Amino acid sequence: MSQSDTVERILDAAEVLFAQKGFAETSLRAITSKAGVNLAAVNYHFGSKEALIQAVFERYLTPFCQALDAKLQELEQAGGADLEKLFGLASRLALGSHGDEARRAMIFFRLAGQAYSQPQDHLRAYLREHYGAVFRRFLGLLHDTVPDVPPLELFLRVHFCLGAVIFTLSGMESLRTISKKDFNIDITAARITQQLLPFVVGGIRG
Amino acid sequence: MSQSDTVERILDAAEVLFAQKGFAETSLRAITSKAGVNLAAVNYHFGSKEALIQAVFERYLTPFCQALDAKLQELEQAGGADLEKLFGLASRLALGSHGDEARRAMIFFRLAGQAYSQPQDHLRAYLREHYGAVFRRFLGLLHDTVPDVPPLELFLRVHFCLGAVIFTLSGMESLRTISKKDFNIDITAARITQQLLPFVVGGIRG
DNA sequence: AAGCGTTTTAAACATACGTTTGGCTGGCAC
DNA sequence: GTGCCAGCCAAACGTATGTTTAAAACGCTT
Repeated sequence: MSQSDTVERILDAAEVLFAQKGFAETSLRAITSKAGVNLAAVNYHFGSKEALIQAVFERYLTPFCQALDAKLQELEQAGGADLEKLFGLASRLALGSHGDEARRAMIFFRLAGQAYSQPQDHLRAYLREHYGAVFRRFLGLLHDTVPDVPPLELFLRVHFCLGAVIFTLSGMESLRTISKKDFNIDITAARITQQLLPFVVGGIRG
Repeated sequence: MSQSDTVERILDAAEVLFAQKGFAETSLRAITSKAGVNLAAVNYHFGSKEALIQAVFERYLTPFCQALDAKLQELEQAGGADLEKLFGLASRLALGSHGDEARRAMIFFRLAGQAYSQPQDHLRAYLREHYGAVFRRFLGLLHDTVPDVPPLELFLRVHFCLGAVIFTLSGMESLRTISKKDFNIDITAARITQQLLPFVVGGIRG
C-alpha cells in the first residue's frame, strides 16, 4: 500500500523523545534509531524536523479538539453547564479514562510545556490557527457560568489555570520525588491531578 | 586589573539570549558576539556552557533569596503574617519596584520556565540544593496562615501557583498580543501580574 | 514477467556547535 | 627594564547535527 507504518513509528518515537529531552536536544538520529527506521525517513515523509514537531502535535491535538468541540456544542444546545462540569469534562477528555491514556496525556503535557517555554514560534502560530476556535467556544461557555467576570479577566484566569496544569503535569516526576523526599509520602500522579481540579475551579471563581 | 567587566558582560548577554531562545538554541558564539567579547572567554571564565547557565541563575537568585530569607525571618520573629502579606512580599521582591526591575524579572521568569520544562537536571539539582531552605521557610510561614491545609497539599498548591506565575510571566508577550487581537484591549504587563495575585491567594485557600 | 511509482537505504554533504590550543598583550612587582 | 601572569585573541579541532543524494528494494498494475 501507499504507506507502511513508518510514519506512525516515527511519530511514536518523536513524541516520547521530544517530551523527555526537548525539541532541540532530540536529534533525528535518536528518533529514527528508536523508531527502527532509516534516518532519511523523517525528511522523506515530513519534509523537515520542524514539520515533524507540528505533526506530533497535530496527531494528538486534532482528535482531542474534535471530541472536545463536539461535547461543547452539545452543552451549548443544552443551555450551558456549571463550572465543575465544564472543567471536569475537559479534564476527563484530556487525561483519558484508563492508565495508558493518562500516561500518554502526561507525555503530551510535557510537550506542551516545552512548546510554551521554548520559542517555537511556528508552533504557537500553528496551534493558535488550528485550535483557537475550540478554545474560544470553551471560553464562551465558561463565561456563562461566571457572568460577573469580564471576558478579558476570565481569559487571563483560564490562562493561569493552563499554566498550573501544564507546569504540574509536565513536572510530575520531580513533584513525586520531592513529595517522597520532603514529606515521606508516596503520592500518585492521579492524586496530584485530582488536587488540581478544585484549585482550578476556585481560581476561576476568584 | 584582576578582572575586567567581561564576566558581567557575558552574564548580561547570556541572560537575555537564554530567555529569548532557550539554552540549547543559544550558541556561545551568539552570546560572546552580543557581549562583544571573544568566543573563548566563556570557557576561560566559566569553564563550560553548563557552568555559565548556572552562573546566570546564581547571579539573579542569590541576592533575591537572601533578601527574601531576611524578610521571612523578620516575619517569623514577628509571629507570622497573613496570606496576602506573604504573597505580596514575595511578589514585590520578585517583580521589583520600578520598571527596569520588572523587565529583568520577566526575563528571569522566562529562564525559570525553560529550566523547568527542559531537562536541565543539573540545574534543578543545583537550585534545589542552594535555595531549598528559603522555600521551606516560606512554606512554613504559609502553613501558619492556613493551618487546616495539610502540608503536602499546601506544597502542591504552592507548586500550582508557581506554575501559573512562571507560565504567565514567561508568556507575557504572547498574552498581550492575544489580548489586543481577541479583545481589542491594550493590557499592560503590570495589570496582568496584578490579576495574578488574587488568583494565587484564592487558589491557596482552595 | 516487465514496468513503474513509491519507499527504503547507505553514504555523503555542508554547517554549526562547544571546546582547546598557542601565542599575544598589558600592567604590576621587583 | 625585566619577568611574570592573568586576561585576551584568532584559529583550529573534533564532533554532531539536519538535510540531500543516488541507488537499491519493494509492491502493485498490466
